[in-house]
Amino acid sequence: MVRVRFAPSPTGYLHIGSARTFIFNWLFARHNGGTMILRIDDTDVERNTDESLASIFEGLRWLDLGWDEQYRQSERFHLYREAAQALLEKGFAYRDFTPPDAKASAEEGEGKSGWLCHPEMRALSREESDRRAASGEPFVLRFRVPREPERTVAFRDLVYGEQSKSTADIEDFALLRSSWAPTYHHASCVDDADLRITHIIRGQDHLTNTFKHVLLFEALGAEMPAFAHLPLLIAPDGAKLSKRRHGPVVSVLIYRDAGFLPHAYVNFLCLLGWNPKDDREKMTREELIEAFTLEGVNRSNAVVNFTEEDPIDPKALWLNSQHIYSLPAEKLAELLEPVWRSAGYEVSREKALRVTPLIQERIKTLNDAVAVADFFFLRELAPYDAAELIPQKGDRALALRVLEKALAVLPDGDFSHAAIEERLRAAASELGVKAGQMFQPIRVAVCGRKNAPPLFETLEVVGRETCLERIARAIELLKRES
RNA sequence: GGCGCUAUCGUCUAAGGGUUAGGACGGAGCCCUCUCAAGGCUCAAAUACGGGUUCGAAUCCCGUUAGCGCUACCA
Repeated sequence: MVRVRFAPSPTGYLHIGSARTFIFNWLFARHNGGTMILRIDDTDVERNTDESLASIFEGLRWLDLGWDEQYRQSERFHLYREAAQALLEKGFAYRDFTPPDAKASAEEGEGKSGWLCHPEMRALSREESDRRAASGEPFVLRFRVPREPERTVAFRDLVYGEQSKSTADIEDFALLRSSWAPTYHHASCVDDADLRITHIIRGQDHLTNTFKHVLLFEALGAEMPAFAHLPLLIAPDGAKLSKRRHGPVVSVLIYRDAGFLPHAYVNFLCLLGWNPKDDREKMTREELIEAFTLEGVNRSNAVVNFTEEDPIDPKALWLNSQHIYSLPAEKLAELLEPVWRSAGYEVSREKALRVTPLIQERIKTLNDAVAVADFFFLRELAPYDAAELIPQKGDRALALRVLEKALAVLPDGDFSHAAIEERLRAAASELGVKAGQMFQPIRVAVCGRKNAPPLFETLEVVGRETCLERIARAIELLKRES
């Protein structure tokens, strides 16, 4: 039974790279019929904030993937202490009484020689160690990395292949701080063992930490999980994505706020560092689950393409438009309604349903619908330049003739788009003007701009009364300007 | 500094000894067309560098360079 976990620590919002790690874990679990676990790694009391925790949940909820079990490390401290105690008993760990500032200065003095361990502390007898601890002297508990004989720690990463490192290059890392709070390494391994995690899928920044974890799992007597490290997501400047350097673009929430479909965003993130081994790009959630394997994960870091002017990756935008396009119109309308409403438009269910098909292939984000569809909802058109009313290769007089003809021909008869087209085309040939010259002034009069959805469908949805009003107003405008 | 990882068009990537090095986004152009979009077609655009191994290297090996990661009582 596959069990995987996503283990964020609440020290910031949900980072785009973390989101991808979550998604890959989730996909792996679903593909294998396994269990997805969310574990909040909040062992660093100093840096954790409730605000950050809330924002991580907000991001995760928006992704709309879900998880099966949930844990919080701050509620499991007893586990880490018990494990630490056992490690100490068995000689896998030792107390280091060196004060924190003394260590720093020692390192400076000795250059690089002091980083591995403190031989005196490692060699402290159990009796003296116990005595000093009992007397209340603060210490950190360190893992006793096997030194003599020096040996090689090895594991096979499911993405990066065989990995090995000499214990001579692994330092005696801390397990417990002087506050008795566990460090990341300790809490993480104890939990992974306790929760029977079968596959640890996480960022490549943990690849070298894994040697320590292998040692810890062995000492804990735990079954060794499989490891799979993921290439990192980096900024266009090649640096690690950070809030400090790159601003809020590293948060998943800006994609939500920009009007992304969560499915499209998930799709985009999947294509960063993974591919289905065929040419598919736009994939549904089901297709992703079906196609996802660790073999498809590659090894080099991927750039999230954004600029200072535009925080959204162009490929993400394109994928979003593809997902919007393949949504059933009723579903899209449902999503668009609140967007329009919050822009201050008066929108009924029925109106939303009629407008949506006209703009569906013209929006890349949900938010685009505000600007693209304004004239369907606004009673009064935003002011526009009268010159826009004048068609290509035409003049003001032609525009006036066209609009007056439209005003004559539109009030009677069927107002369906087919009937409108028929009448307008007939009117154009009567006038002896090209169809385009006929349609353009009407489009601008009704929509307030040159670029809009197909004219006849648009007129139909806008409605006869409003169309006539707007055309009349355009005529006034033209006359006033001349 | 030490240790580890990585290197194909601007970006995401395919090809894992034999291909005119393929696709996608973005860019340019053309077609379609009532405008815009969508769609179709075309073009420009890459194997970091140097050595090996081999009949043959983007692919395997070594070195160089560059980038990233770890080297905390952060995670």
